[in-house]
Amino acid sequence: RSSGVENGLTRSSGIENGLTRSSGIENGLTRSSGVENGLTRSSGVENGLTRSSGVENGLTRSSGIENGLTRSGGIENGLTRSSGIENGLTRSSGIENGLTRSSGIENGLTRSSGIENGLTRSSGVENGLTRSSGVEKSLTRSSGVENSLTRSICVENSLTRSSGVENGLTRSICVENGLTRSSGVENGLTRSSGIENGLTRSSGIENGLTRSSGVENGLTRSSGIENGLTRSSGIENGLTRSSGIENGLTRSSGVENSLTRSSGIENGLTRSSGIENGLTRSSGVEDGLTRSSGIENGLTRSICVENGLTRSSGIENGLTRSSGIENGLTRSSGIENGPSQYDHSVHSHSSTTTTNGHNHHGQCCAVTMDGCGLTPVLDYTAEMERYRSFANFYAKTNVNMNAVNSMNFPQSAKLARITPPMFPGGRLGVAGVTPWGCHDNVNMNINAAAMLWGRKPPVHQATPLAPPTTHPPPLATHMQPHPHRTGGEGKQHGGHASSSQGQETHHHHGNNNFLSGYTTTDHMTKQGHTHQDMLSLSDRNSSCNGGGGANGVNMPNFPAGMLGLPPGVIVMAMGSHNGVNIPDSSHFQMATNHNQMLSDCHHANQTNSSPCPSTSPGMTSGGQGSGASKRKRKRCGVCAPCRRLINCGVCSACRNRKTGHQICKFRKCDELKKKAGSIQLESPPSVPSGEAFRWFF
DNA sequence: CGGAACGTTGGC
DNA sequence: GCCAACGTTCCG
Ligand SMILES: [Zn+2]
Ligand SMILES: [Zn+2]
Repeated sequence: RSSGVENGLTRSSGIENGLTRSSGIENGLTRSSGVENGLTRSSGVENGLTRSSGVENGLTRSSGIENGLTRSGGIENGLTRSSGIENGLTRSSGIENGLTRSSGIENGLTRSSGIENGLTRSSGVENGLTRSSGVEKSLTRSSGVENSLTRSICVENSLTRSSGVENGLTRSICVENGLTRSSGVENGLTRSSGIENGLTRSSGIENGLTRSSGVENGLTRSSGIENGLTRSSGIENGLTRSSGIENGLTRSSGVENSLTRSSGIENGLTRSSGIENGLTRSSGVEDGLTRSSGIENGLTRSICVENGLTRSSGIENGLTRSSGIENGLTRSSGIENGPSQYDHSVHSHSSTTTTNGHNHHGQCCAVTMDGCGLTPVLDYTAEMERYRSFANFYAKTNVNMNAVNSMNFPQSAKLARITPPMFPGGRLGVAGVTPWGCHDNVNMNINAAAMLWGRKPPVHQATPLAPPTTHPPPLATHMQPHPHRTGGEGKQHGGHASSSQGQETHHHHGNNNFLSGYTTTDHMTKQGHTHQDMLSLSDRNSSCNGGGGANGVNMPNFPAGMLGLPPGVIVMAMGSHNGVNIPDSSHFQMATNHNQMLSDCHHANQTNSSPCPSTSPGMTSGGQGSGASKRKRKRCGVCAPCRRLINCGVCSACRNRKTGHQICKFRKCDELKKKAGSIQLESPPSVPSGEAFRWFF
């Protein structure tokens, strides 16, 4: 060794282990420097710890053992960082923006953790999405931006919730009792929506009253308890009606032709009452004759058409009389002083008019009054007429829409049932993307389609309760006589042309048009059979009899979430078959697993990443394609379109599915759009699949 | 076997 | 390039 004084400092240099080292005391500390592996390093003991510093890659770093862990610190990008191996994981910590953060790779994912606002958070990129997780208020939350929306996930009371701002409104989604519910504040009111019994409903407190609204049988209805009475209101046939049970009688009231009327069934007779021209009148069908009774000029009178003749009967001066035009002559008959004159006429009238016998003049009046005058009743035929017109209206509307923009609101849908296996990493709720929301230019006036965040019963429950479409009466045909598809290319598809519409009207197959199917078929059917479905305005679920069930009113309960589903995995389930009011007849449908709609992406990732076209089984004979993918590619399952679970029902693909054999435009995998061949650069679209079905919007 | 959906082609 | 159809592949 050679020692001497250099720059005032005593140093000793020599060769140790083949390496030339120089040691000395600097600033009171003994240090030894030398060249190791081409790098000049200086080591010494600082604060009891042996450290070695040097310049690596242009950066001055100092390494040593601290607390048993070897760490290396230095300044990188102006920031002092210290890295080392902790628990087998290489981590680097430093102060960034005043906050101490530690980053490292965990499970293949680079994560950075630190304390922000007093809360320890860890952020990183997962499945292409940057997420930050931490514990807030004792709840572990993970937030990130998904589909442009910032969402935060957490588990509360064993329920996985995902909250975020959607359309300016903060909403929180979660699965409760197997049902996915989304809650948030809308217009200052806290509402919670979800699918119950197959129907999408939204409940909340309005004006102090808890109300629940949803679409039932295509009609938006809102029900709640008002003044102790459960009432359900909604718009039917363009008219706002409110129904409920009053005094044991189910009544429905609404404004018709600007007149408020209330109808219901009394004593087995449907009557409708309301105020017309300032006079309260009650009409209904009695003994086959439509009668309208009310008080005119202080006298209770009842008019009806009998044998083509309009007659008006009532009590005048204590005498029951019936007047009308007979053979061009206005005549009035009645009983005066004893035996009846024109007995027949009077008879018939009074008998029909009054509940019981006739001749009981005064009393008759009273009875009539009480019975009909004030109590609202419904005119059966009138009612029927309404339905009839409605049917027409609907039919027209339908046609119209078809002509204009395809159709308006697809209402039925099949739900996607995603099986657990599909979510490899799916820790969180899954969901489909509605066709109406988003950027899609789909009609917005869609009745919330039934999207079911619930598990579908394991069994398919085929043809459960005679689905509505099951018995499409001839009427259906009436409405849509022929499949008027643009071109008459009903080539090979035999019989009923290929026209999707045509079929829709008949079958309840895959993509049918709700409107045509439901409307014409269902409604008309009802009309024909006078099914109370149309009349019943109240709680359908309960009121409906078996027949009602036929219309899919009742839903199987979705034993959601109990199979091996990862907590929070939101499964969409449903299916027209399950009787949701949503008929199976619509283009609008959700991907169901049982029908393979989604099955493709099962192996999506793998398959995708490892095309392995090796075999190319039974390739198309006309193999003019050179090399490129011959194998049928599969949807990636993770892109936005793939994550969508429901067919919009309005795009060309949906409309022409029968002939087009194409997946809904909005569901067409981005990857597949890429014209087979193009290699996937950067982030392989095939991110962990679970991701694919993670979010709704 | 049937439903879903990818690939391909011909027409515009 | 877009779209309707059709052939064909997958898959339950
Ligand atoms: Zn579509
Ligand atoms: Zn995709």
